[in-house]
Amino acid sequence: MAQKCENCPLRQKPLFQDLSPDEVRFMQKFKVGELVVDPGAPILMEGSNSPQLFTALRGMGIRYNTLQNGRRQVLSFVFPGDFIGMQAGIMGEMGHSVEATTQMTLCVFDRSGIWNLFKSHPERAFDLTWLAASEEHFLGEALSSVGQRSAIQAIAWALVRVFLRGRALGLVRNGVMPLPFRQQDLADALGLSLVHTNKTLAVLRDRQLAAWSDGELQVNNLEALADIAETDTEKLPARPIL
Amino acid sequence: MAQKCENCPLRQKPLFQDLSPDEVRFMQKFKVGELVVDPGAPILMEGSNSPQLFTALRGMGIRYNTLQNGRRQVLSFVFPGDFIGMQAGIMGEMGHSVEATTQMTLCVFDRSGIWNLFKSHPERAFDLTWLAASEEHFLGEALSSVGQRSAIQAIAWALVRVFLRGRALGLVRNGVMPLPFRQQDLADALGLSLVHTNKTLAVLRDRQLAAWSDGELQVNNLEALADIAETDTEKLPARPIL
DNA sequence: CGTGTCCTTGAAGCGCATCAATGTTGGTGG
DNA sequence: CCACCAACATTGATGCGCTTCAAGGACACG
Repeated sequence: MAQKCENCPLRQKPLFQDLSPDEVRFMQKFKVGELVVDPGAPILMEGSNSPQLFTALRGMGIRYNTLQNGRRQVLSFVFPGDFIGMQAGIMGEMGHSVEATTQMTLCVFDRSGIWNLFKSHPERAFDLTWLAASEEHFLGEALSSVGQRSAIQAIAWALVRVFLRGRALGLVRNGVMPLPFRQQDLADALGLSLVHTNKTLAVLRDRQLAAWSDGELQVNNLEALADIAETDTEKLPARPIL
Repeated sequence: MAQKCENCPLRQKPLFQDLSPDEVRFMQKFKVGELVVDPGAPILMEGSNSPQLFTALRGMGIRYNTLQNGRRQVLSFVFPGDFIGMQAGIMGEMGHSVEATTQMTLCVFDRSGIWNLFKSHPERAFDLTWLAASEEHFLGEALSSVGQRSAIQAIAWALVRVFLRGRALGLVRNGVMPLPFRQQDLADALGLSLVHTNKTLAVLRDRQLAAWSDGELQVNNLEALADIAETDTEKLPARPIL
């Protein structure tokens, strides 16, 4: 039973921009179905030219690159509302893979509808470009973290980012939000070893700043965490949703 | 004396896609002038909401982030044909700064014309999105380099990237192309110290793979360089030009 | 010529990776 | 119900790739 765009639960969250009734109708027509995938399932593979694009409706996942030597770079964590498959939709080939971490529900769009979107709904095309520019912005920040921050700074930065996103999505209750990833995922996102990631998380826990275990992240002192990371805690800008 | 889009020297390079006569006319209307900046001049600053967007017509520059602790992450080198100011144009605020390294000539566009582009020229809007997705792709690769490659692999990767781009732009003559950056710039791009970058470049020079000095990059053995980097040397896809 | 910028080289030390082993939990089958 | 196993978290020990510190060389420029 597919979710009607009209009643999409995501659009009510403060993180997302409003849509006009006409835009909602268009998205409903653009949406060809819904897909539920299990934890660990691949959603898109690097190099693939998928005919389908997605928006994460429920659940979380990761985007990652695999190098020839077998090492893995996690590019970002996928949260509800994230658009998946931009590169396939626009350039015809994914530059990274996407995999479900939890069970996920995905809105499915037809890649061939993209061009129609540009032709007949320029405001939606603009939103799509906004998302691409936003991803570029985020990857620039991530690159700065991996390149210039120490391990403890990088981990603090990542936890702040994740927490702000979780808060904007209404996932935080009493300073706790679900974060169903492995320490290895975070290590691969920051270019650190699993061992050092583990020890650094322990430091943050000992300092009573943030504790992440059993798939739950608890942030006790967001400002102190942001101070370590030398980043800010500004409210995230409202983003469009596809 | 501004360059007419009709005679734009960039479009003739193999790297760039063709434009229809109508598209050329539109771009000419969109273009409000030309700007020449000196080496070291700032073009856009992080956080700025510039009313102007640019395409690099001649010369080279760098995009970079500055962190609170004063360290700098170079996100990419700017080559002729690169679009500058995507984030300001789409999201209203730059996520990084852009600075000229050599003297540069920039085509200037009016930010307020962007919306008109989406409304009346969907194929140009698509091209803009293509560029954004392409940047995202590149930053993902860069992140993988900084996060997962050793110093010599990362430097080899960067030199291969730069060389492929230079070749597609017709800048390579006898295996040599201009690369007017400092070693510090490359170090900041890869999250390495200047000293180690210098020593690693010396290794590549000693092995007769690539030599970079006096603003010129000579690549003697592209394949061997790519082997070290564990990357490929595929021809770059033709990109749109704004 | 003095000063600034960039490149180069040597030496010392640390933040991190790697290796190794053990603990914990949940699932599975006999 | 317990033995077993797989996946993940944890902790200690060792060492290396890198950073940092320091000094000097090669230009270019006023």
